[in-house]
Amino acid sequence: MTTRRKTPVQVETVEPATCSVGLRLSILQKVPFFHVLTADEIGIVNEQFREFSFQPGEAIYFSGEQAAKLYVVAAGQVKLLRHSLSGQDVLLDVLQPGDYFGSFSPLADERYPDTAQAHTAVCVLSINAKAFHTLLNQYPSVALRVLDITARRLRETQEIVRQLSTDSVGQRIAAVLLKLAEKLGEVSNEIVLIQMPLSRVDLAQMTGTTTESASRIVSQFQKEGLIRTGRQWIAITDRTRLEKIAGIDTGG
Amino acid sequence: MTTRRKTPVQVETVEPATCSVGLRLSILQKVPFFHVLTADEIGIVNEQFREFSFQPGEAIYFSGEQAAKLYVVAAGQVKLLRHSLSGQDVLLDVLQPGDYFGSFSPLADERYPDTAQAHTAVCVLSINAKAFHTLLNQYPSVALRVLDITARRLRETQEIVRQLSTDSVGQRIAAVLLKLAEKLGEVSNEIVLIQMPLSRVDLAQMTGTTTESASRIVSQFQKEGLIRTGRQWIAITDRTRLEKIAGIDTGG
DNA sequence: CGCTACGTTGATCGCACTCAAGTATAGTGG
DNA sequence: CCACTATACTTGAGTGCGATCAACGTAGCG
Repeated sequence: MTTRRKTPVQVETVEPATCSVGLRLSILQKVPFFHVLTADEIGIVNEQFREFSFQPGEAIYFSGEQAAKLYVVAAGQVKLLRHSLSGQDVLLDVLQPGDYFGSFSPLADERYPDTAQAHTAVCVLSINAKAFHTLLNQYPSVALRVLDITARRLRETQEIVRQLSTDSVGQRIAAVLLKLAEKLGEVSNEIVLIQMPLSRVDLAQMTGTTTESASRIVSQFQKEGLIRTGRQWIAITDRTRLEKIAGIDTGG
Repeated sequence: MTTRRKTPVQVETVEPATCSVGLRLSILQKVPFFHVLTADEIGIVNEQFREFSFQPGEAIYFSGEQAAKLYVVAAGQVKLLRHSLSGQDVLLDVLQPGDYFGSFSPLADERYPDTAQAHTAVCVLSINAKAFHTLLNQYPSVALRVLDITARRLRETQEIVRQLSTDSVGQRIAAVLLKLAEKLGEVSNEIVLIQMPLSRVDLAQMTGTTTESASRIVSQFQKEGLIRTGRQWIAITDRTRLEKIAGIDTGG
């Protein structure tokens, strides 16, 4: 089945089967913080989860809503967004299968500070926040894994603060491309394709700039032979030089 | 003893006694995540800690060093900084007594991503990272409190990312002043003094701008009657208008 | 009293935003 | 298969916010 596609990005369609009850167990086993549990324990945990699927662009929850659930990505990708009063959205993170989001700290009466939106077609598992809290009490090793991952996310977010405070748009875009390639890179013929639909808007929202500026930088990078790009996709062809830019700005 | 001072900020000198062994126990009791422990348990935990004091400007640890310890602020204030290759520093957080920093997630072989620096004279308690990890395993309720606080910090840091991505320098400075006033505000005669040494450099490093821009904004705010300010101190005189500038929904 | 660090203010420059018009691509239905 | 449409993307011209460079004022401290 080698149909001629323009985009090299695999848009995995989430069939109903992917989101079925039967496969939930195998998905939960892959979740980092349940990895420490035995098969029997996961079986018990599994009963607490419900599954839902969303189409690209659909909101899983909105910022401001009562934070009542913890979610786990089973398949597809989920965007975490913060909104500004001015109307601009900031893309905080793109979550992969196995990643959790929503209400994961045992705080009562909180609201979601961000909006979770399906980036591709997704299947998510959800558990009541209180039930998750009980679970953390029951399995301390799980709580430590959750702490571990949350601490890592904090450090990564602090690094983004540093970049926004001190780096140029070009540096930030180079950095985000390298980070995405690290996470989703698909190597073939010396080039690294970022395996996700990635528009100029996405890129702009991730780096605190405008679509136009993101477009200009991306075009420039391509002209310089650092990347190859098309509609909704980017592949890195010269990682070393891109790393140099991300670290030390060439100035223009 | 009302001596005439130019700065209204109380520069609390940390006497040797403040950092003595005898007072450690009472300090640990005030640490949020040990609050759940009994007096006996705290006594045991206490033996694992050592105390150190630092003068303003001294580094407690440098970024890049092996992350071997968890620290708790006992007295004074600690700055968390990230450095850029360009030489600019970003001020991520100003920690208060009871706040923890350093290596608090049970990751092995990590390095500090930031530098911890004494902002005022400080006394800190430290514990070996592995010993702290053991402690978290021993007292799951403590681990949940740590997770709770870490998750809150993550949300706060994400909010800073949003601000840096979408807000103007003026908005960001207004927001940081309100946040500091919330945390350290000392009310007297309708005005709220931020109880910490706060220079234009600090303000600039917190909001991703330059000293000159920070100075211009602060001068402007004073001219408009929103704040009163002097060398190393700022007091808020018109919170409502400042909130409007910051873009916070007052809800009324 | 100087010295030093902090702070202010002015002039100028440039990066990135804004506004605007246009091109290319994927998907859709005839 | 091709026209048609919607969406993604590009590119240009002009502007402005905030950085940079520079000089000076001011508070605190020994």
